[in-house]
Amino acid sequence: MNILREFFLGFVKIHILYHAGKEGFCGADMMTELDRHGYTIGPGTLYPLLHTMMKGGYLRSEKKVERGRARIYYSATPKARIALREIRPKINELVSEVLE
Amino acid sequence: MNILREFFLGFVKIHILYHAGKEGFCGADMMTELDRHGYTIGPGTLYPLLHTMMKGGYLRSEKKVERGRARIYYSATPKARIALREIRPKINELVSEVLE
DNA sequence: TTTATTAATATTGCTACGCGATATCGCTAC
DNA sequence: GTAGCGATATCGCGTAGCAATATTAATAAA
Repeated sequence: MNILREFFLGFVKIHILYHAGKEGFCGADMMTELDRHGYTIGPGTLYPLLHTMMKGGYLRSEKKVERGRARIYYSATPKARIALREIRPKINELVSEVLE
Repeated sequence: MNILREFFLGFVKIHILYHAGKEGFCGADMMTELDRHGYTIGPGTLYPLLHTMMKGGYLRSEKKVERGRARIYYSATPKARIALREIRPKINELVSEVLE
C-alpha cells in the first residue's frame, strides 16, 4: 500500500479535467506532464481512463496530425467545466485541513 | 464514474493519517468525521482499510471500553508521521496547480 | 442468569479499477 | 508497399471499493 500513490491516482482525473480545460492535450502529453510532477502513469492506465471520461461526457476528442504522428487531442466539455468548478472548493476543504 | 468521489477515496488514507496523528480515533468516529465533510464511507470500506494500514505499519490499535461499548482506538505510528510529513508538500504541489 | 438490545467491528462476494505487458494503428520516408 | 516509429488500444490478472451480512461485546430487561 503506497498512500501517496493512491492519492495521486485519485487526483489524476481532476488533473486531466484541469488541463483539458486550459488547452487540448493528447495522451502522450499527459503522461509527460505527470512525469514532470514525479509520477508515472502507464498507457494501460491512462487510455482506458480517457475513454471512460469521454463516455462520462467530460471529454471530447479530435484527431490531428502533428510532426508526422497521428494524435488524439482531448478537451473539456461544458460538463467538465461545471464539474471542476464544483469540485474545487471541496478539494480545498479536504486538503486545507491536512496541510494546515 | 464520480470524479469527486474517487478523489475523496484517494484522500481518505491521508485524512486518516492526519487524524490518527492528532488524537486516537475509532472507526465509528472516523465515519462521523467524514460525514461532516459530506462524504459517506461504509464500514465495509473503512475497516478493511484500517487493517491494511495497520499491516503497513501506519497505525497501531488499542482496545477500550467507553460508555458501555467496546471500541478500538487507532493512533499514528512514527512511520505514519514521517509519511505524512513527506506527503504534504507533494499534495500541495499537485493541488495548488488545479486550485490556482 | 438467560435473553434482548444496541453499537462497534469484521467478513463476504461481486464488480470495477490499476496497470504491466502486449498488440494494433497511422503516418512518413525510403 | 513496406519498414520503422510513436501514439493509441486492449488483455489478463491482482486488488480495492462497498453494500449486505455476520459477528462481537457490553449492558439492560425479564
